[in-house]
Amino acid sequence: MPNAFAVRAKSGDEGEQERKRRIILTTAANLFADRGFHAVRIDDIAKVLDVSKPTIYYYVESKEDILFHIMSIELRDIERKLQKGVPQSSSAIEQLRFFLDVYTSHALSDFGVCLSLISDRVLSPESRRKVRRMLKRVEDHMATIVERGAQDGTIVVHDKRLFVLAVFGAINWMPRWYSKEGRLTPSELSQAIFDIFRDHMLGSIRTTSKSR
Amino acid sequence: MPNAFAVRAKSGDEGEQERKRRIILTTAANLFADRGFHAVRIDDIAKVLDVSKPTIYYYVESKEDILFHIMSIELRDIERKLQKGVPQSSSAIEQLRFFLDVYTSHALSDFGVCLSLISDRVLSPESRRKVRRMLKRVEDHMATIVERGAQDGTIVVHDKRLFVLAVFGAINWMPRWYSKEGRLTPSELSQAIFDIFRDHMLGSIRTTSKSR
Amino acid sequence: MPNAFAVRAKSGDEGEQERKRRIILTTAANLFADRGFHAVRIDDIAKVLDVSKPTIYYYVESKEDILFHIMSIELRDIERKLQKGVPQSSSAIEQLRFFLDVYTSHALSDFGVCLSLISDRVLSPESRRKVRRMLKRVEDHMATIVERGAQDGTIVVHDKRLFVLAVFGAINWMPRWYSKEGRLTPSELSQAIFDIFRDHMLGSIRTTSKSR
Amino acid sequence: MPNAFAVRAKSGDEGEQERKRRIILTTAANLFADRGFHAVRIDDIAKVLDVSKPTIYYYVESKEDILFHIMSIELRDIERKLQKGVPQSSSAIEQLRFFLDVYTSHALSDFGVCLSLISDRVLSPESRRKVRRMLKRVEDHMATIVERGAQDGTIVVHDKRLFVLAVFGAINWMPRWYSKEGRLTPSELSQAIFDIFRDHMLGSIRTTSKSR
DNA sequence: TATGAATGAGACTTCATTCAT
DNA sequence: AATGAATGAAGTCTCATTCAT
Repeated sequence: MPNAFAVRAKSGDEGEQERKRRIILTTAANLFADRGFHAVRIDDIAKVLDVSKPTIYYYVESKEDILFHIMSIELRDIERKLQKGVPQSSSAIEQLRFFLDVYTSHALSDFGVCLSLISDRVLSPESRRKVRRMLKRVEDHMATIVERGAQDGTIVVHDKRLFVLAVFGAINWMPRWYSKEGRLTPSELSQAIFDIFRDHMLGSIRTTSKSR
Repeated sequence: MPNAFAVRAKSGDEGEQERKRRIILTTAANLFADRGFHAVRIDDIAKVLDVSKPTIYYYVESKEDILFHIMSIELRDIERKLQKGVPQSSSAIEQLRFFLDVYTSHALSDFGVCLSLISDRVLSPESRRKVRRMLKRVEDHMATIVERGAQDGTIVVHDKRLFVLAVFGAINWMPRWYSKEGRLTPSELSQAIFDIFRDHMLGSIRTTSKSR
Repeated sequence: MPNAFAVRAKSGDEGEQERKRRIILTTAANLFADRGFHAVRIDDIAKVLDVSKPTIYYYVESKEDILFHIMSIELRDIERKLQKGVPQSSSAIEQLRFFLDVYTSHALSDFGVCLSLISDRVLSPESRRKVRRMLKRVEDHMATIVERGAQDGTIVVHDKRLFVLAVFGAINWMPRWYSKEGRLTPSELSQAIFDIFRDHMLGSIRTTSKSR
Repeated sequence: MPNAFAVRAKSGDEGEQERKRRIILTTAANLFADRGFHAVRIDDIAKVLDVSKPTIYYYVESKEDILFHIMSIELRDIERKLQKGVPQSSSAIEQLRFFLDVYTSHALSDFGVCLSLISDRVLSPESRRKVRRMLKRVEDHMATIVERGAQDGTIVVHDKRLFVLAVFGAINWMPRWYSKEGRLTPSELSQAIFDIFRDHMLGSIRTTSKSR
């Protein structure tokens, strides 16, 4: 299976280059997710694909570049999926439900793991800025949903910002314990996480005052 | 301030060696928390303490060893604090409240950040096993509380294991966004996180059924 | 303008191949003169000509080969020009004047710069030997002129060999400071250099004895 | 002889570090002069000194740094020697004589060869700027002497700037042909070069007009 | 206890060159 | 005649770690 690379398509094929670049990114993401960024040498990636090191460099600029693209692509994908999501007319809580589905499934993919688990400190300042900007947009997307929920009454939370961060934390943490052989599928996990937070969303007003 | 190291106590002093080892660990934890494990060179630690590299090696075995000790100490501290916590007679939810307080404050300390943010993959297999064993105990501690809550009726959650993981996720993720200049203190954050999850704990039975 | 290369003449055309090889050499010489041999990658040459790297290799053997040909061609050109120079009957000093004209203008051309500035150490032993042999002939040419000058009385120098080397030094060094926007043209420079050395040629006998 | 390095002097000795750094520079200069900058690998330097590669890096920043220091030191040395040279009261031509002596002997040393033969293009922009500034000062020094000679009547040349450049060319070119086993010593070469140019300096006015 | 000096083992990256079409 | 793709062979530099004092 690794060697979709070996298929030497007719030279100059449109998109062929892009396809191979993708294979490199996927392979790298897989290794990064498995062993962490620093433990993976360019040589490891090359070995998996059964090509030489310089071949990797024919398709990507540098190791950092690989990570940057993994993160960028992942973030772009997430944004794209969020865009064509639930109809605008849905209630905020329905939208949040959708958001969690999308985000959870990504978080558990190889690309997503790179995004949640690998520190963006290894990126160049400029790349880091770009990644953070995109990440911010995704976070803002959820913040907006919560905001909207406050208006349509479907999401009532005490501290909106913290709520968003807690949800992200719960999901971003998943790759640390998730196993494909585990009890629940990503989609079930998404549902379960949603359940956990939903009660707070519906009832926080009622109970918060008393707990202090 | 960094240089408590310079104080040259009477040689052979009981505990003096241990004291200095601690300073090294603290300094390292601080740097690790700030820049990540791989970005910190032994030299950086030495420089902060204004000693030479070999001096560091006089007190610790290796870089990995430093991380291992940071994690171990942190975990031992957490366990100790949890032990002498709330009276056994307290309700499970009160115990959980206490647990969150302890764990949150640790998660936001330099040592705790190392525990949450740095992958234990850099540890040797044996060290990793030890750390994971301790970590497991802490997680089990919370799992036990939740279990107990199911009995005394103060914590009613749908999926106990996942609930625990979600709470850990929310807290372990904090160092990624927490800033000392931020709006809330660690203790307030602990309370806020507690609030978020509490509604689920109290009411999940009622609502969960409908959401499926 | 660079792309005389693009003109795809009837295949197999006599000389067409040679013509393109020349274009490559010229382009390379230009880049070498500008940035030095090591700083120029084959890719740079290809890029300027808007062809692929392997195309370059279709016309030349190697990077070293390029330099070798540049140097050879340059030396052959110089020799050719020297041959059909001033009539044999001219006085030695007139012949020298002519030599300087030829050599200076070459030294300031792209090819000549490669000859003066780039070390022949990058050549293979065999190529180096060939280049040095040709170079020696050019130097000998001038040495012969000086020799002849000693006989016809138009060139009287104290140390013939050193005189020749000094003149070559003065000219070979030119590319280091010469600028096309400069005050003097190559031909004026040749004249000026000639002037500087001429006084010695005419008068050394008279003055040398006293200076020691 | 190479291994003055092996002498492990009492640690922390003042100047010991500087001494070894010098040995590295000297060794490097020797190799650079012999084979050119690019053909010398850091490993070669290490091997000559019988130490490991990283040891070299303990004393110098980078390969470029080595060259930069060689050039700087050489230029500083030249300047120093020029400073405490011939008494100010001497005639310009005497001063020039001294200048040539100093400069020639340097040009034929390993350090000097690096300065004359190796392109400063391998230096970082900043280092290059520094080196060029120093080089300019040395050139200006000679220009000043020539200027002064125009006033005291001991140096009469037609084109001052070109004269200076020709002299520098003649000397900087020496390392290309000079051999220690050769007929003349550096000091004799300096004298011989001086002789060659002296006639022009004394007599250019008289003869120049007629040569055009 | 402490350190200046030294090193083994890589890691990334580059580049001239070639293969297969 | 031309090229997209691939690679062997280096080369610079880094860093955890140790030696000898």
